[in-house]
Amino acid sequence: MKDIASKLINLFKQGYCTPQIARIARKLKEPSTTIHYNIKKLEREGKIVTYGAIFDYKKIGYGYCVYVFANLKPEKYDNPEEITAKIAKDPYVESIDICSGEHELVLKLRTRDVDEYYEWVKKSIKLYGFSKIISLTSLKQVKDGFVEVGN
Amino acid sequence: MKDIASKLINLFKQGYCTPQIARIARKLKEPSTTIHYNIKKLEREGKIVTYGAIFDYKKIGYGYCVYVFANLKPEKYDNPEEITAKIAKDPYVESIDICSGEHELVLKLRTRDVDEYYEWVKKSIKLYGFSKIISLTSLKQVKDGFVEVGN
DNA sequence: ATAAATAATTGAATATTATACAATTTATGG
DNA sequence: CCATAAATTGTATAATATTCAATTATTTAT
Repeated sequence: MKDIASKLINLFKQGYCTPQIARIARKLKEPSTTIHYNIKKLEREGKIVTYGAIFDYKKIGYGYCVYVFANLKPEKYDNPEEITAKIAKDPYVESIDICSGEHELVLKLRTRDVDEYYEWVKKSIKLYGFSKIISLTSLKQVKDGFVEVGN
Repeated sequence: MKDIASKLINLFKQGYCTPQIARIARKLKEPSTTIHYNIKKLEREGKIVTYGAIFDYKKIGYGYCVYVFANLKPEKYDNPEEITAKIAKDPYVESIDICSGEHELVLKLRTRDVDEYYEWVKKSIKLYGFSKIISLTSLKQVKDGFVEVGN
């Protein structure tokens, strides 16, 4: 056993996918060269960042999902991007938004279970310099990345 | 002008992408048939739902992003899934989670601008039967779908 | 512990698809 | 209205996915 599956999942989080030009051409009833040209243009313009997979996280053993609302320590207030750049490297963090309102940061986290989440919290408070965090645990993921996820 | 670009963007939200088997095979130093077999297995098991694009939403004219926390009217309390199934069809809604805690629903919304968001709010309160909503506007999207988005 | 059954890996052959290129058409700015 | 750039398209080619049969590894039952 080589456990290729988990390697694939990691690759598909970062990309390693590509558009199906022929299929799109059939669907839109346009020549595949036209589709090809337009896709390359979208990529060139930076409108499309990459292509990746959409997972059923429960099935791949990452069923524990939490929204984390974090506040920074006052001394870090002036430059949130310094911290978010660091958080962005965290493999458990699916998304990061710098927001207006009560909490400066909104993170979406995916871990295997509560235990792993708890470990993350302990580590992060220290590592990222949060003054306070509030969390909201997902009981059921209905839609993700514009796709309905049937659990 | 046929405006193929916007059609492509819509298709890539739902899928119309596919893994790059040859590239993955080179990367992992495994035969492409082995990679192919393992990917098909992941798909068969439902672990991979589909493949799609990751966008720079600002560049495609959907730069306004809001997290919406909604509460249901008490009479809808017992069956949130009835409403979320309906919300899932909403093209402005990127993700839906049924959560524990103060708010039953967490939505991630993407609209062109504040105006479009305001129209959505007015429509949704009525249409989806929210008793109350709180929102958090994203000022900067740092990471999305496990990918760093450089604005 | 061993045989039988099932699952995973692999290479060779084929079918399908993406890409490069040149030509044509369409849009744009002075 | 002309000149220039951008977009569309068909043909040819290169690259890729997929099928299939065979081999190897793993699991299950006795």
